[in-house]
Amino acid sequence: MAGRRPRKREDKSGWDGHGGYMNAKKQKLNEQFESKECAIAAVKEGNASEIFSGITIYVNGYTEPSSDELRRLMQLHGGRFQYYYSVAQVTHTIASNLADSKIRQVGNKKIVRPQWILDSIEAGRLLSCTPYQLYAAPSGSQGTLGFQQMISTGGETKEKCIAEKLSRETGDDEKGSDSKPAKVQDCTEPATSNDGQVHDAVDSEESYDISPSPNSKEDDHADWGGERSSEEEPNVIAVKRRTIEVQNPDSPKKKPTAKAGDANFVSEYYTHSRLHHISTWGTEFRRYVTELRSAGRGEFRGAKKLQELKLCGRLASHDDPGKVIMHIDMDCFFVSVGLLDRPELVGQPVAVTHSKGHPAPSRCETGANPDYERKYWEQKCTGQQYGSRERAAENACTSSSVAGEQDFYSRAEIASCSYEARKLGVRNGMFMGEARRLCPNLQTIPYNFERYSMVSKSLYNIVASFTHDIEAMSCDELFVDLSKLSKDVGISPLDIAQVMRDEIAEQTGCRASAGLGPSILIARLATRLAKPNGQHWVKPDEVPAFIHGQALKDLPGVGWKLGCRLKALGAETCGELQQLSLGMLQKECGPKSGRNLYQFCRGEDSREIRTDKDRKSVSAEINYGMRFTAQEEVDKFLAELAVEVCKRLKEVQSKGKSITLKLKGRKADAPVVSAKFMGHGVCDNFAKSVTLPVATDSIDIIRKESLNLLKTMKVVPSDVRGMGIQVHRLEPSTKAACPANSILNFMKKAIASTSAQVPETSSSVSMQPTSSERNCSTTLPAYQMLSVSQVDSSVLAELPAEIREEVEKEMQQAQRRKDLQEIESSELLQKVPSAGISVHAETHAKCDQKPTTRTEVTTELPNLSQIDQSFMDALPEDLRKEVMAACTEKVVHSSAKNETSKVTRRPVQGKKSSPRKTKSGASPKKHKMQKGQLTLSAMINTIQQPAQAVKSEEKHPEASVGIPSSNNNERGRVEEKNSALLPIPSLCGATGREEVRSLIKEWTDSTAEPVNEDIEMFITYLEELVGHMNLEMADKMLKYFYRLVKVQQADAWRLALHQTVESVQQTVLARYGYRLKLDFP
DNA sequence: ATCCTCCCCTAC
DNA sequence: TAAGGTAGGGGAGGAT
Ligand SMILES: Nc1ccn([C@H]2C[C@H](O)[C@@H](COP(=O)(O)OP(=O)(O)OP(=O)(O)O)O2)c(=O)n1
Ligand SMILES: [Mg+2]
Ligand SMILES: [Mg+2]
Repeated sequence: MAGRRPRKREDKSGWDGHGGYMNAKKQKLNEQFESKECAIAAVKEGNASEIFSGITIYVNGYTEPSSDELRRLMQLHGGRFQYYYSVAQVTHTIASNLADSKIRQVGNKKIVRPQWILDSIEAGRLLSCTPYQLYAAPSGSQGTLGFQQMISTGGETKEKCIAEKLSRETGDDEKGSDSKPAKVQDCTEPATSNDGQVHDAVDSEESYDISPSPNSKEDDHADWGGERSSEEEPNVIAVKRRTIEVQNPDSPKKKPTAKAGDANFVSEYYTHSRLHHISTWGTEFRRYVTELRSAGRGEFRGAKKLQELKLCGRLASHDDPGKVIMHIDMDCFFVSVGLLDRPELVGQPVAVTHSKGHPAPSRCETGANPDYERKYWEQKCTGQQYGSRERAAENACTSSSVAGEQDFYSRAEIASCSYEARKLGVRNGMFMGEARRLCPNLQTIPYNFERYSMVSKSLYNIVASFTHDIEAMSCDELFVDLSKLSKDVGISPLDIAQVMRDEIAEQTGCRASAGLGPSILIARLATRLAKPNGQHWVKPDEVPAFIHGQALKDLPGVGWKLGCRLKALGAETCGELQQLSLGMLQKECGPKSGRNLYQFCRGEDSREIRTDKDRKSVSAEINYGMRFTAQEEVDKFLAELAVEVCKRLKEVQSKGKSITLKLKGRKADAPVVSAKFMGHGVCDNFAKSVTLPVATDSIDIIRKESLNLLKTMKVVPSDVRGMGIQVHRLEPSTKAACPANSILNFMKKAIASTSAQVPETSSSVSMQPTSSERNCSTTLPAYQMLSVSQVDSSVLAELPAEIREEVEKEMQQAQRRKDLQEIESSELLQKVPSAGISVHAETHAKCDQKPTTRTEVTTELPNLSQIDQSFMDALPEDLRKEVMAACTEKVVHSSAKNETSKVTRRPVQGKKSSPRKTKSGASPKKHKMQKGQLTLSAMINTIQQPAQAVKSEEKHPEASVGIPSSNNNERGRVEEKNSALLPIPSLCGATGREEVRSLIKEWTDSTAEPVNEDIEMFITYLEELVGHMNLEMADKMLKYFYRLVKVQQADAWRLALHQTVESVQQTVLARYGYRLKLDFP
């Protein structure tokens, strides 16, 4: 694998007539930096040793000895230094900062602290780098880029290392129940089997084991279908559980037949799912870019290179081009990467798919009825658009070749196909069966996820070395705002694109194409024209002509559905759509979509590159291989999904307030056996959600709530075809902001549950705990009343462990009793179990009652009267005292007010924006950001971007200093004073989370050392938040500030942080009697 | 109007 | 045989 030196070929398109750069670039680039300065260094100091012979480092982020110094040292001692990360050449990545280095974590390469270099030199020999490693190298694994290993607990499933997997498999945690086989009794009566399934294969679990070769680290499937050696390893994908009973974890013969519900299944599935991978990567890159920017500064080696090239005369000067957006996208990504190992296939029609070249003995599943699905799709769409064509074709193919087993119509999807294949009509996402029909000569190659992720990282790192004005779209695609870079270096955007693309090709061996234009829209469209391996710039004045002939389907957001609607309106191209009025479009497509279409078809697009978008949800779902027979299997699988979601939440340090369970159920008239092997077939979708009184990332709560939801959705186990759990309404988890026994937490929840005067309105949500029927409150001991009716799981989670256990036990019993009493309502969805939680059933849209005062509840202390006595009784002595004290105090505070038992009155405080980050630029309502009045805000206006090292030389004397002006300060004080009086704490007028965040970021980005007044202002703001009981916001902002300061050079920032934390802590202490628990020093 | 929830749609 | 995930945009329709 090593090597893979870029095969360079002459680029054909692109670079039209741009100076001799192309020809010269080869010899230039690398040497440019290396040789030159290296030579100088060498001359000066001579070669000192060969300590680092064979070592090639890549420096990532800020390091103590600077990157330049490290380069010098390496060269001095026989090592090599790479400006860009190159999978093939770099042996060690040097970094001192974890955040910065995460994305560069590639394969097994090590990430080592710079001290390793220094110490080795000092020792006069190459020391082991192990002690200097920032953290252990990741082990491949499904889906993750290996960003944050530190977060994932070691035990986490992800490893793909087969050995580990195997060993784990036997004694896996929570699923130790592998032994549960017993229940197999049901033996799926044939009846079920009727439903077609694969059953014939009764005990022969053989059915379909996937067998990825155990050792092949990669994705291996290099050969599966062919001969799956029976002994292989346990990778049967979806199984019939009958096999279960037989196998024991240790019984050799057994292939653990992972069934969709077996510990392995989820992990096994994900490691093979391309969609899971690309989706996960996309999310991680988005996050990476965000962090890149918040970390600010960087060396921008790529930009430096541009300047070098310009100085050398290889690149011509170019005037400020105005706004220029570039869209870069790798050419047939998976295929390109896959071909690195298969050069002999270059030039041929190639596809990446799980399907093997030839389908072994296709044993057609009995019971399968492809026609059903075909008809379904046919009538669902009028045809046109790929999806439907595919189905139609499939049909033709299938029926015509019923007999010929070799004509087996494979429904394995093609992730990516080469351009040669595309010429024949093959497309990404197409079934292999159809593709083979179009292109009998189609060559297939296996997936290699690890490799894709390495190339993706290189792609991002290369682009990031030029600028951080990036918006990540996916693992193979991103937008870059070249406006500033082009202007700063005085080089044409097209030249910059070419240099970047060359670098990409050089470093990864894969080609990328680029589209440039005055907007995101045009850039993206231009890329289509540029592909493959080219680039195209649509200048502003060319837009009208360019857009005119574009197919509407190519516009972002126009997929199959919208495309059909527009077609019905008589428009298929942008030019045609321009004939329609704005009103008409909005009437047909909705206000937003209508407006977008109206503008897009005219080539107008005002969107800017965005990097600051906060993630809104975290989810995990699987809609493949799901075949169950017993309810317990379904439950068990759901529990595993809960673990998965929980893990993902923790990885990004988030908690969510709302949980949605998604179910796919076989459509009533759909055949039991899907056309696609183990596919979900035609389904009905169900979803149901609960809103928790407080955000959580607890597995116990998520699992429990999910199971509760599942109970209310009656779908026959054997008809379940897909399940998923989504957590939304996220907030940062801020580890510990609230210690386990925090009174505040207690209170929030306690009141939430107690006061949950659930207005159980309508039908669907019958949850009323109060209802006599479902709860036995009358007969239970006092504290048991906490159960079902008055306590929700999140409250529980916050209880002291011992108490919690008791309570849980009681709750379970109560639940059981309740369940017994519950009558099956014929409806799919009906009630909900716990109080304080609202549930919505899709079908019943009317649920109603949204938890009344959710928000308030979480931020206020209850009155004593609101707390159930039994709850208090259950508390440990000391806590009870605290609670009482706290409540009493509060009563005093609010005594003046009429305090009803309601919780509503809380101060206005800025909180309102917190729960909902709803955007809608249409709400300029409240507080206008009054920037420009304070030092801080003044800076914002003055300094646009974090100073980029790069541009320093050329133009840009652009100041990057904070400039406090007395004048501003005065006004600032006034403003500040006002805000103190106002109910909503604000920082320079900013109150929303994002506003404040960006303000803080601008502050740290643009100022080398903070000014006291600013620090004070910030502290005041935080203290006001505390005063308003908005600890969450205060905590959040503190944490954010910490992250920004962490990457600052000046100690003054660290000091500021310390000062801020101390002040705020004092305030919190004084007010609440404890300190915030922050996860940083 | 504007918000909110519950979906569907889209994209890679 | 096959690995049909996942996050965000936004429309529909009820609540405010
Ligand atoms: N239906 C799809 C579409 C894409 N992908 C994966 C494989 C692709 O290689 C990668 C990138 O998607 P692109 O849309 O960028 O397609 P390609 O890179 O393959 O081709 P192109 O040259 O058109 O960009 O995402 C996939 O698995 N399934
Ligand atoms: Mg691509
Ligand atoms: Mg792409």
